Amino acid sequence: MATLTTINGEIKELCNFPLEPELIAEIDSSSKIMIVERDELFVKEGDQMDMIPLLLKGTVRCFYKDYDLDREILYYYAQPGESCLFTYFSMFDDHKSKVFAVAEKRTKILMVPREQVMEWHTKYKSWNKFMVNSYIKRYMDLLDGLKKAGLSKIEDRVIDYLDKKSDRVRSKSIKTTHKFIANDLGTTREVISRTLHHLENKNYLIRERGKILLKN
Amino acid sequence: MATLTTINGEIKELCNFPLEPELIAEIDSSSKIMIVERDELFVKEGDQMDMIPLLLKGTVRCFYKDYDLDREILYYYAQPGESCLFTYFSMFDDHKSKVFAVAEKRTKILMVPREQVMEWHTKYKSWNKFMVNSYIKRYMDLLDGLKKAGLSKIEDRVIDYLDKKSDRVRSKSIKTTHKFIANDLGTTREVISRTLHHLENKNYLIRERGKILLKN
DNA sequence: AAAATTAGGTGACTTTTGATACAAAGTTTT
DNA sequence: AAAACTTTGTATCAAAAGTCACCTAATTTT
Repeated sequence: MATLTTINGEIKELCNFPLEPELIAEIDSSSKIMIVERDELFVKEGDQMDMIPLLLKGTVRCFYKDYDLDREILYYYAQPGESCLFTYFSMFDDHKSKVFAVAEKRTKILMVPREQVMEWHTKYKSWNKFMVNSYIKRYMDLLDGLKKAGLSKIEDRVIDYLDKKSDRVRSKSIKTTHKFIANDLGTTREVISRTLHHLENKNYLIRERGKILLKN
Repeated sequence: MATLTTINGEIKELCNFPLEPELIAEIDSSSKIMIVERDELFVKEGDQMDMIPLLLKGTVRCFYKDYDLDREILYYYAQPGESCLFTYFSMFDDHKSKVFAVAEKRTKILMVPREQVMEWHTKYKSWNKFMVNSYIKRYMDLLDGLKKAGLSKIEDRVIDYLDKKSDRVRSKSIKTTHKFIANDLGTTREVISRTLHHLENKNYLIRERGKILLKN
């Protein structure tokens, strides 16, 4: 279960440019740190969002459930220094999450009360810059995904997917299943199995049960 | 050629919630209105962006040129009350446009100096809200595009494309060519011709040279 | 240990899309 | 009006991806 601890100066990890000391003090006094374990579902669709999560360490898989198609659609993997964009968006309408969020590994999250997130925008230039940068990054990522989806064949998309995952987990050994990859890429298990087989023949990786080892 | 005129209270058209009177006064004194004619290319890749365009009337087609693939990739159609998001993004790095922008029809644009756009974020709550809403809309559109690209066949994508275009031009009669649609959807002319033929058989539209008439 | 569940393998088939090639009709330029 | 260009029609072929069916192997539960 997720645990909440108080914060003690860990905010420096938050972003790569200086934050106003006053802002840091405000974060310190108003925000909490939450630790989420691997595979823990910590935001569900419909959850009332009174705090906006900002990633300090770890990765979060953000997805949406399409009830018509009875499928999960991957939105993005949030990384340290990023906010959960969708939760942030929810502040502008009904304060309810439109997405599910699951930790890909043990993850440390800064929880900032909604009111402050809004207030700080006009109060601190650095906060505004941080949020906008976060937004730009997400937008560009999405655009990249769109281009890849439209222009590449699955083989390339699988390679791209595995490379990114390998970067996130900082390992050439990826623990996952064919079904899971298929879900993230919006295709079927058979297609992924076939593709991974080809990639093994091309000496790009080694398949094991529940695991993929990237070569190179 | 684009013309610049001074502004006189047209800012109300800008967005659907009230703006601070001080902000309106600032817009009035610092911004200019530009009229762009149909099919006019008014932002080129690499252009120095000292002013951020905000659409008042009309539509702008925003695209990027992939020199590797020698193809244009459609990013979005900007509508009244929206900023040209990519131009805005450019403020955060080298101030150069990464995109091309062409008016889809006669378009009225508010040009706001870069410095003010940044300053107003922290100065006026309504401005911040306006810009963030603009992001959200763009992001959601993109997401929609991604879902469509991944889950639908071209027939559905063509229908969606034509419906949206019809909304924008406020007419069931759409002036366009098969080649143009193919470009926007990232496919080839033949595929679009074939698809439109099917859609005509299904009584969804009527094909004419350089024109498509939507039924229903 | 037997049964059930989960992960993965693979062949055969279908659908969709893209590529190629050429024809024909409509428009614009000369 | 002839020539050149643009737009559209269409047939054929190939490749890629999704579907179906059924099988094997590993792992977990009972």
